[in-house]
Amino acid sequence: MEREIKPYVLKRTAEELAPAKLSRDYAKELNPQQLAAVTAGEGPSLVIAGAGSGKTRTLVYRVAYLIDKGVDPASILLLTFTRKAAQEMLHRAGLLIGARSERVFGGTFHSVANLLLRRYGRPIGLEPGFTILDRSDAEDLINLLRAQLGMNEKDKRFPRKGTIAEIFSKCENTLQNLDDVVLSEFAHFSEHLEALDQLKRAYAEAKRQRQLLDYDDLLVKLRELLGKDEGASRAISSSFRTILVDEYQDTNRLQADLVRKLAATHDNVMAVGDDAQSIYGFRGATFRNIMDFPTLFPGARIYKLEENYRSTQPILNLANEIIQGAAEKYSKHLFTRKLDGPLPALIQAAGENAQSRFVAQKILELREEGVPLDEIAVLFRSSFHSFDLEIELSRRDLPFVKRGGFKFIETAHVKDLIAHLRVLENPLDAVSWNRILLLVEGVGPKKAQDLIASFVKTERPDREPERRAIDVLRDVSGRSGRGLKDLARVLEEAGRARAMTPAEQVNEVYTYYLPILKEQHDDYPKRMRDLEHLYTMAERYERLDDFLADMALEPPDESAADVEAADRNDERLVLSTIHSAKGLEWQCVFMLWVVDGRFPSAYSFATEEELEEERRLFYVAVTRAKQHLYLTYPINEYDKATGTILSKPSRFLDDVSPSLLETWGLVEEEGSREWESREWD
DNA sequence: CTTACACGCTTTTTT
DNA sequence: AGCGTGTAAG
Repeated sequence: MEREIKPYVLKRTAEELAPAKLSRDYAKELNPQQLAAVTAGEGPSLVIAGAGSGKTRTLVYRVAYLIDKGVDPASILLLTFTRKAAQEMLHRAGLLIGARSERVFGGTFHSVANLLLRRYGRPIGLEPGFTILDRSDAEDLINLLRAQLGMNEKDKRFPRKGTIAEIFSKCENTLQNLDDVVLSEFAHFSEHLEALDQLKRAYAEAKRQRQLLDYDDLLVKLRELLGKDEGASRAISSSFRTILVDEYQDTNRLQADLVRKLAATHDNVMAVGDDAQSIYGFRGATFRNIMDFPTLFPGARIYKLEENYRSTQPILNLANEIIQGAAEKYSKHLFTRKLDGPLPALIQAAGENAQSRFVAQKILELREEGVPLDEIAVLFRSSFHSFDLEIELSRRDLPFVKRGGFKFIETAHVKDLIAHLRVLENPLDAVSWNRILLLVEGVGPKKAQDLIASFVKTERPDREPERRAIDVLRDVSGRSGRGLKDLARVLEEAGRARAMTPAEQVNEVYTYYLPILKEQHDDYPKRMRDLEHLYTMAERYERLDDFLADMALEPPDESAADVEAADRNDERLVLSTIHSAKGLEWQCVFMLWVVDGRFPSAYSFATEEELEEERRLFYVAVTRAKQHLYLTYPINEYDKATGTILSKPSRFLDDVSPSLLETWGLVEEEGSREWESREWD
């Protein structure tokens, strides 16, 4: 018998009934330009935010404002350049309006694509357990295929694996076909166009069969999903009814297209960026995206943030002068109320080591004067530019962290251990199989390929490829038989119990891998600590696939030693590539190697576009400083790459008025310092 | 036919 | 330090 349903009305609280009453006084806490952007209405908008103009603050307040106005936090998508940036912004929004901000969906393009594809990817042939290839994995796979296709003849210079990966990646990120990319940017390899085309197809096919996605695929497949599968597309686009994109100047055409498609049903997009800070052209980003935003989203309103809260006027003067020379930009006039401050200094050093000694000594002085070490940064164009300084700092017991350059996760031993876990998660992962098989004594490239071919039958996917692999490994006799049996045993152990946590699985593999590590590396104690570090990271995860995806998408940039230092809560100086310093600021900034040929890099001399990007990079570096800025350049340094002697300051300083810089000369103290002579290093 | 190893060369920036 | 190449040994 049916029962009658009696309606009972749930009343709204007074607070809910008055959405107009906002929890904060936005007008009071923001400047008029920021306020306009924060309170912008629906529809597309573009915020041009100069360096240090409170861009992050504006985004944070925008999130808070939207939620305050009654927008469901879960319907907001915040796309940032790193996931850390997203987390920090949401944390700060939480301080403004409370825990509601936690439900905002935030992350990088890649991490968001990863999550969406694992959830909705089946219609386009993706299993939720797919594996993400990082750059070097992708290169390894390309190399395997190149060998299989017999493209390693020595007579004609065929591009290296890294170059091939770069070419393929550029095609995807700039939405161009192979011919165009090769002919315009790699013309010297045009004779290999046909082979490259064949290789590209083989690469795509291998990835498809084995459920492997490289970084670009994450974006490409999401785009494909949004285009092909109407159900998923509608579900996704309508669940994110408001989209915020940070660092828009560093998105590429593929990402712009994704934003366009994600916003297809509502057009509620706010993009924030600064064309003058576009520094990722080498991976397909184009500041054109900012220029073209109003075309892509007709009716877009443009907001500008021009008051700089970070730097003193003398530093801004230099920055403005440098960007003045840029060929194309949205005009904006940065100004500050911090009128007074020391002039930036330009310091000539007799050589690299003199430069290092100057920086180290000056940092000690600054510390004496009361500047905390973590308010000081040393920036440089390329990671290896700081090698000499690192030695000098260690010698003087100055603690530092280095950001950018090689990552902890990219070291061989970490990749080795991770590869074992990856075959557990995706037994079709031929790249990881290859890696772990080569570690076994008596197994070389040939044997590894034969084994993989015998247990990964891609034309007829097995129900249990993992089981089958283990059986094959057990059956091998001869030199490698013993090692392969050991491998089979550990994979079975670590793969058997679903109850096992990722940390326990790491530990299982670690026990097996330890003897191999000791055999291969003399410095194994240090590497063992790294692997223990990996164990503690794994402890934070409940699922292996989450752990592996994070390791590929957001690799930790600190090694075990760095983490120990952080735990002691020591203040540390930051050494960083300029790219990794994006969005950050310090009281005091040193720039190393401000010498023509290193900065701009000699590699960029070829095209006007690349030189322009170096100029913007210079601008980014200068605008990181709040108070003090020191530009150093060593002279008489021989540059192997170009076969020239580097002595001239960066060309970007050529047109800078001398009155904007102080020039220092370094003088050696009287007396011998032979004991420090570089001969004995 | 394979694997292991030594030697010389080249090193941007990163999700 | 890592990659590709050449060579000796299994």
